[in-house]
Amino acid sequence: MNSRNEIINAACQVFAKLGFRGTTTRRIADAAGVNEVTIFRQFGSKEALIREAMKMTHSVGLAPLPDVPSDPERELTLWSESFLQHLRLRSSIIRKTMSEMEERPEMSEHASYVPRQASADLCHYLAALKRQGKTAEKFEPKTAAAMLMGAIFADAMGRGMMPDVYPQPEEKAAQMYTRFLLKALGVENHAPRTTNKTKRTKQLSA
Amino acid sequence: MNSRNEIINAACQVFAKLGFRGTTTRRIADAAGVNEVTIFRQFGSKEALIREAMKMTHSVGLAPLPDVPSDPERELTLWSESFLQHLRLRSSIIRKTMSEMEERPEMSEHASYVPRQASADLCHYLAALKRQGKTAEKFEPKTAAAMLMGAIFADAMGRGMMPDVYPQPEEKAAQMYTRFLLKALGVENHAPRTTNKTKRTKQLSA
DNA sequence: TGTGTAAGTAAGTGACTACTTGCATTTGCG
DNA sequence: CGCAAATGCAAGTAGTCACTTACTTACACA
Repeated sequence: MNSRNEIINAACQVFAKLGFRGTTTRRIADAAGVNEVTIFRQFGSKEALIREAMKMTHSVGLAPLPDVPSDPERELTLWSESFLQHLRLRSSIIRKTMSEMEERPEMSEHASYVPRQASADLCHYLAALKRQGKTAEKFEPKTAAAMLMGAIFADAMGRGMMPDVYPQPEEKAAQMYTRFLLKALGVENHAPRTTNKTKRTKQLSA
Repeated sequence: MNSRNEIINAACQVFAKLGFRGTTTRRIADAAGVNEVTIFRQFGSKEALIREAMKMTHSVGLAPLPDVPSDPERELTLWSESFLQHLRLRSSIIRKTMSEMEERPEMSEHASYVPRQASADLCHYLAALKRQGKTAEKFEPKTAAAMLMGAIFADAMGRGMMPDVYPQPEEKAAQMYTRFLLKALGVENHAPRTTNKTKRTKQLSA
């Protein structure tokens, strides 16, 4: 049963580098330190193995956003940073998945889980912010969320290829996008009455 | 000499659908209505043909942005719409190119031409806007440009997979992103004194 | 000690891959 | 017409692909 996990991990790594067609059972077996025949005995086919592997890699949780906003700049910045980091760590496999989706639509189901969740969370938070009356400008949460997430997504996908196009330094990018968003919403950027010191922003992973 | 172009076009179409490894010389020949051998006589190798094809598809121009801003909302909306349309029309091939870039870095040279140009144009325009004193807020042109372009890019790449995550209706998306940007810059959204009627926003294609 | 299960080994199958060769046919042009 | 370049056609080469079969080895447990 250990070889099973080794094979799945190896499949993920090879897939992230070479995509579906480049991921041969031979390469997976080598990467897993396992005989090629074992793959077919365990999973039946390459297709089934990749399906299994995709199920695993795309099922992770995100940093949470509080239900009731208290320090928007701080909370949104932390969330943006964790989202950006999540995408950066997985940029290779995300690129491959987006590329294969048209040919293998069943992949999109798992692949879209994280961004869907992120969008829902962010929209919910922004709507709460609006309801609180903390925003000076009128805005549509969905558009605002699409702007912030789009900027973060594009940064994660594109900075490696064109570093000069994205804001510097890299580590402050999430913060800069967040501040930009808040400016558009008309949220004043000073912290609120500081009653809460440490906020829980643990990373979930399932 | 006509078959040469047919082969290049076919190669682009097949590549956009199936990526490098899925683009077999057999499939290209079929799509071009040409014998497989002709491909090798014309281009020498599949590798060389794809290189040639990528050179073609990625060398297009964008809608221009005026050097001196006059009606920011109108001008930026038109630009955003044309940029979004450009990305949408090429979303398949862009996905494939992004996916193959790590394995074939020479592709990124051509692929990054359009977004680099777009970013430079937009930054230049936003800087001019700032210099004109039309913006109420302080901002970094590069960050602002990354936000708008990121939102547009993510829309073009992701709306097909998750339509409910992006603002509706689809045709107004570019406008909404643009308005959001202008709000963050503190640009008041009414048109200026209307001295100029028709603005030149022709599509260049080289 | 015997038995079942997971794994390795070796060999092979048929389909597909990029690419080549040799020869017949078409096409454009002076 | 006559010639040459471009193309089609048929066949073949060497390699890789996913996947199978038949057999052996290693280990757990009773």
